[in-house]
Amino acid sequence: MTTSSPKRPAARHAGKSVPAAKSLGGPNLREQQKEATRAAILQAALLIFSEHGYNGASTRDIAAQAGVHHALIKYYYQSKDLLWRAAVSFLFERQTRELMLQAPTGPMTRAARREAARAALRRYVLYCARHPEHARLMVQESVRDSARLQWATEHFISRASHAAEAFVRALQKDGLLPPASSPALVYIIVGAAQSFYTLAPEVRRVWNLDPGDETVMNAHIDALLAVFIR
Amino acid sequence: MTTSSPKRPAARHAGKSVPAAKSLGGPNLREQQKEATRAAILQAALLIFSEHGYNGASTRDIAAQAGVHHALIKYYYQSKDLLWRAAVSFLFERQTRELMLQAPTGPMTRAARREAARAALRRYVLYCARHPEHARLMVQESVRDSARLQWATEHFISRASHAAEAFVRALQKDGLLPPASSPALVYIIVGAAQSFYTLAPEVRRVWNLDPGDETVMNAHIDALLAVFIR
DNA sequence: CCATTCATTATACAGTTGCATAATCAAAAG
DNA sequence: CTTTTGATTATGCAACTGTATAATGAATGG
Repeated sequence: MTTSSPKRPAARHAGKSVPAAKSLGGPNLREQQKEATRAAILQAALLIFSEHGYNGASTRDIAAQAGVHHALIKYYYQSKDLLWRAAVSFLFERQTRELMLQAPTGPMTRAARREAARAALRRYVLYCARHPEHARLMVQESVRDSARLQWATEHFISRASHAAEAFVRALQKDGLLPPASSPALVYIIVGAAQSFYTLAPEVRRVWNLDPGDETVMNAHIDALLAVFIR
Repeated sequence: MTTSSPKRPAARHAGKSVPAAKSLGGPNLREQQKEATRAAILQAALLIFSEHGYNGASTRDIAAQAGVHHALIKYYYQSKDLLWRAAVSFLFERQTRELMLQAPTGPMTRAARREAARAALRRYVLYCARHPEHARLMVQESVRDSARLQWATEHFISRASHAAEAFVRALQKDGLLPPASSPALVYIIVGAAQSFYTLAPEVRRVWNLDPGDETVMNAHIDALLAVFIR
């Protein structure tokens, strides 16, 4: 772990003084630092867990990525397992916050519902592109059964999956998706939307394309919509 | 690693005698055992690597899964890295062997080419269903850049990806796929085909469905073909 | 039958792992 | 300023890691 993090662990104590914003309505200076450290560890955990999987990630690597002493992981999150759960909770709460796919209610023409479906799918792809670590982390856990997968399923995956299925069924009722198995269609659509960004390192090596690039991303979205929303 | 393997390490030496088939045209009894051990290690490596990723898999777990002493991994494969490469080589060689998607040559009606495309896609899904460890292992390596991903790309992934792109372009020429970015379409189709089987443990928990079941699999294939080959 | 070969096992070792506890030291409170 | 609090660091430990080397013992070739 040679990558340096914006916040070095020594910097805080090495600095002559840290007056900072105390009058800024903010509470304790100490409280702010505490939350910053907590957040830095969580972000580092997202990165390392998503790239190496639970067993492949070490708490010392996560601490180094966060620019923090490894003992702070126990201090803030108690154990590697609880840190992982905090990371997963963050991912799904952010997803519902940024997506909150409300079903297109009220009276709409079929054309309007079609456009709403296209917009919803586009928004989902944008989420996958902006936060590839979400799908990366979950895929690594879902390739084998484990207590962690059970926990994630009970707390988040089931709810999200059934919401996605409701979305698929709505499209089917409008003839926008073929009348096939809806769980199968969920995995078809989600897999089609995620893989381009989850496997971005491979895409870069094989095609010399950056899925994060806006032009490339729009081409992917166009292809996806052309295939799915007929 | 508590799962017991069919071949226990002690069994071979504990047995009173192993007459076995010597006259069966087979060479040495010893040579046979050697190849059996070698193969057992490789199969165990496929399973463990695909479920835990390179860093998350331990050579001792692989040896235990194979029912073999862990020192034999060095004896047969020299190092963990070389064992991983042998596993990847096995996967891609099996894929070309079982798939070898020859382009539908010769004069064919468009309807015949459409049926050939559907058959090819069905065969690919069947491969994904029968050998989910292939996609699992590769996904775990492709979510981050590494020397291993570089090696796999240069030796196998590039070739396979460009073959898939040629397949996509052929379908586009027939109007069977929309005229969108062909690399994007490759990842859309591959992701759509793989995820249902790669994430089988999650599918079982969330939907109480077994992607390995023939009925479930046929429903998935039908959905996939309905979406892609119009 | 014996000597040899070599697949397998036993053991060792340095580096890493998650986790725990004590020491430190700056900020907060008085 | 002094004391107290608590965020951070230093250190330790047992288990595990990949890898290396020596010991073992059964099949092989004579």
